This record gives sequence, C-alpha cells and structure tokens, in this order.
Amino acid sequence: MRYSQDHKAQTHRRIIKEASVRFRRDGIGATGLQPLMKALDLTHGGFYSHFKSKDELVEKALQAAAAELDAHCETLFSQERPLEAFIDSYLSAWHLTSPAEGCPLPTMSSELGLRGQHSATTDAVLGARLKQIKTALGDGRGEEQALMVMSTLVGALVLARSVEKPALAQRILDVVRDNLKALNLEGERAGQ
Amino acid sequence: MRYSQDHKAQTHRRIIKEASVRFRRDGIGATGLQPLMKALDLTHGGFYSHFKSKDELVEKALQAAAAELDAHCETLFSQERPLEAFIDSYLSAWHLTSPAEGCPLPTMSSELGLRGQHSATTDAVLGARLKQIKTALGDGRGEEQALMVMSTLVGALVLARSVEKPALAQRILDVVRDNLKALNLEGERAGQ
DNA sequence: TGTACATCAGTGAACGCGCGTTCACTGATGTAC
DNA sequence: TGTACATCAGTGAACGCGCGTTCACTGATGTAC
Repeated sequence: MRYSQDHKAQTHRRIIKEASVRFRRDGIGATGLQPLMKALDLTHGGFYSHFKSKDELVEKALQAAAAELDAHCETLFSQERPLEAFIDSYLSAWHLTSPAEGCPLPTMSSELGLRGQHSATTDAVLGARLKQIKTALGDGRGEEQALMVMSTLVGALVLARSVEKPALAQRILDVVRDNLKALNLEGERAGQ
Repeated sequence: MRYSQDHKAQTHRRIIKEASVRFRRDGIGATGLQPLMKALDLTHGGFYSHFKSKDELVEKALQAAAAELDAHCETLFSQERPLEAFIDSYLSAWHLTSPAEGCPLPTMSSELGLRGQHSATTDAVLGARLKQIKTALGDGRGEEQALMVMSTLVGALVLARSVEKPALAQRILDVVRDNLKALNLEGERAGQ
C-alpha cells in the first residue's frame, strides 16, 4: 500500500520516538524490536525499510533524546536563576521516576559505555550542558565547576535510582540539591 | 563423581566470583549462564545444583562484589589521608577501565535499578561508604558531605566511562579528583 | 582389609522462548497515457 | 476524465541463535559391613 507523501517520514519519527523512550526506560539490550514495532501497530519486518540495523536506531534514538533535552534545557537556562532551575529539574522526583523522558546520560549513554559502543552524541550532550552551566556561572573556573556540577547531578540520580529504599532515594536528591545550590550560589557571587 | 568434602563449596564460590566479574564488566542481562559455566570448565546443567535461578546468583554476586569493595576500602580508610586515598582510588585510570573488579554501584546496582530489581545490598554498599567518609570528615555535616562526595564520585566515573573521547574521560576524572580534594580538605580543616 | 552399595556434583541433550535479521509478497495510491 | 501500470511502505513467515531452565543420567568417591 502506497501512502501519502510524508507518511514514511512520520512512521520513521514515531519509531525513533518510541525507541528513545523504551531504551531509556527498559535499557537497550532489554528492548526488542518486535514489541517496539507492535506498540506502534506495525509489524517487525518493516523495521528494516527504515533502519539498516538496531544499532542505527540506537544512535538515532540517542540523538532524539539529546534534542529533547536540549529543548528542555534551553527553557531552563533562560530563566532568572538558570542553574537552580536546572538542578531542581535534574534532581526532581519526576526525573527520578521518569527515565524514559529524562536525560539519556545515566541511561542510554551509560549502557552504550558498558558495552563499549560509545557515541559522539554522548560527548555532545555532556558538552552542551557544561557550556550552559559555565555560562550561568560566568567565572574563570566555570569549566571545572560545570564538570563538578554535572558529575554530582548524574551521580545523585544514578544512586537515587539504584537504591532500594525510596526514602533514601529522596534523601539523596534533597541533600545533593540543597548542597549543590549552596555551592553554586557562592560561585555565582564570586563571579560577579 | 563424588568429590572431596569442600569441593562443591569451592565450585560455588568460583561461580559467584566469575559472575561478579562478568556482571560488572558485561552487564547482567548480557551475561549468559552457559558461557559463564563454560569459562569455569563446567557444563551449564550443573548450575542449578548451586543456585535456584540466575536472580539468586545476581544477588550473591552483588554481595561478593560488596565484600570485595569493603575489604579494599578498609585498607584505604586506614591510611593517613583516608578520604584522599579513597578519592584517588575511585577516580583512578584503573577503576575507569576495570569495572569488572571495581565498585558495583555504577554497574550492577545501576542495572538492577534500571530493571526495577533493587537490592538491599546496594543500600548497604552505599551506607558503608557514607559511614567511612563521614568518619573521615568528622564534622557535624559529615553525613550530607559524604552523600555529596559519593554522588560526585559515582557521577564522574559514570560519565568518564560513557563518553567517547578518552581525553575527555581522563579530564573528568582529573578535574573532579582535584576539586573534590580541595573541597574536602576544607571540610577536614573545618571539622578540627 | 576387601567388597558392595549409596551418594550426589557434574553431564549434556532437550524444552520453549524471544532475539535480530531476511525476504517473497501485498495492495492502496500516485503517475502516465 | 478514465484506465492501466509502477511504486514501495508495510506484511508476516521463516532463518539461526543464545537465552534460562529442566531432567534423566553418569561414575568416582565415601561409607557400611
């Protein structure tokens, strides 16, 4: 059946979108192409008229998640207190329980690293955040401080998602959020 | 064939040891029981006379990795500058490239969390490190500072292992190590 | 001390299942005349 | 404007493969007499 002009492009985007959700939520290895296509009311055979392999979809899905995060961060960093907005967002209860729509660094990039299948997109995502944080800090040691902030945010989220007790997870997020804000307010003052 | 008295216990430990290495290095989902048993010159059928399921082995392997880390950290924290020794060890080039023998938090615990199969052992591992760091810091806000340190260490290692460019990975480790030491030396002074 | 037997750690074939990937095919639609 | 045809996104069966798990079996050794 031949479809209207941009029908295939739409399907292409739908596959990438669904994949970027599932890869982040369930893991890349644990996400099957058959269930993924079925969720979009498609059959699995058609997958290969869109992508030449699962690996290609993984890269496209990571890029889609990166673009999503870029858009979200553009909003956050144009607020009055950009760094606080970013920290609050990254360590929110929503981000804790919604890896499917969250930052791909602790999910997709992490799994790609584990398998030794690194992607330049990971470096781009990290680089984009570092640049935004550095600009928000505005002082000379911005680059190093930005790396500290990102490491702490990612680590806190990874740990909060890993621990068994929900109360401990929430405590990690709360403590790190408060202490990180305190540190960075100092930095912002020092930079002025 | 009947074996000498503690032969089975030895095999049991060998399986757990090999699993704790493979789960951390390759991931739990990507580690097959068949190749694992073959690597120990055993056949896969015998696995179930040792463990009732792969999940049971996962928990035992995580506990083994935790015990290994405990032993290593006991050495580190009995040195003159315990916190620096721990930070240096955690952010070492060796730890970056040797997840198989390293901290299970960014590897096994992270994957268990991703699958929603949390373990109390994760909380125990984190708790043990927090306690040691808190003791090393020795001041009133030790608990919160300890959480900040652990989050930053885990995040730095996760990011360093995720990025594509080795130079960026090394830079993350270097910057975070230096800045974390600076922060904590202040803390140690403040606590005295 | 020598023999018969019970034990049980480990064997290896087999189970159903889902994986990524291939491929001959379908059939509604856009295009050509 | 009406008809014949080419296109090609999507179909669905099939491929080999490795997974976790089961189970009837083996055979060297410890134990009992």
